[in-house]
Amino acid sequence: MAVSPSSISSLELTMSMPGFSSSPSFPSSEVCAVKDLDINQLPSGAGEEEWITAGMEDEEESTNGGPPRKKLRLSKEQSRLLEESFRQRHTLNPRQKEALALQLKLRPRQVEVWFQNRRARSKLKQTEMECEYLKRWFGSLTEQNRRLQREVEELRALKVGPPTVISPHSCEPLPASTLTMCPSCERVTTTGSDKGSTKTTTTAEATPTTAATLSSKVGAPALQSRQSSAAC
DNA sequence: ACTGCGTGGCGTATTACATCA
DNA sequence: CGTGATGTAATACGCCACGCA
Repeated sequence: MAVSPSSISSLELTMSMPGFSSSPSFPSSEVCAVKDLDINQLPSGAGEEEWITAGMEDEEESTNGGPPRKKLRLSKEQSRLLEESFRQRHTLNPRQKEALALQLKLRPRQVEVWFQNRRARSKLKQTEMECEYLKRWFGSLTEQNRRLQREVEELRALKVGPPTVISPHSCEPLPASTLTMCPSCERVTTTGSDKGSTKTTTTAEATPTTAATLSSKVGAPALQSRQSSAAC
């Protein structure tokens, strides 16, 4: 079960900046007026039903200091517009923020907070997906490791009665069946008793998709260098 | 050119509240 | 109806970049 990296990056929303055409130009005085609104003050024109008081009937300063914390539930339309805006860009410049706030009948601060939280959620989701992906990778590698271990055991079991084989390098006698591993490419090479026959297994060959996916996804420098030295 | 300061934006952790099973 | 889990708006705080004197 290979998870392609695209499935993760697909979470990344496009960051193209087509320009915020809907942003009107504000007179500076108007912008200031919006900016100076109190965070917990009801924006003019906002639907009263969208504001929920936190069980404190007193909307003014509470006795323990600080105003009662109200929590706004964004309407579906507001959420939809914010999401749409977030798809276009993950951050807003002040003008875009103002425009969006005006459009949504929210305070700029609320729009800003929404984008902050949205970015955080997005990142969290991506992290979770990556975590899931790495878990699967780990499972796949574990399974692969198990298989290779079994293979090694099997090959070791084949090692019966060692007739002498002359090493081509050192010209010295070698056991007929030996397992060697190339340090650079980690190919496991067995020289069996049937002279000249070799069996080679590489991790990359075992699960090509996984290896390719991993190296591209996680960077996996070790894997990449391993594959590049496949000429060995 | 360097430095200190104020400001604004952002990321992150946390809190507080609403909603639902 | 009370309660715990979950989602999310809002807050707090620290860091960084930038402009300015």
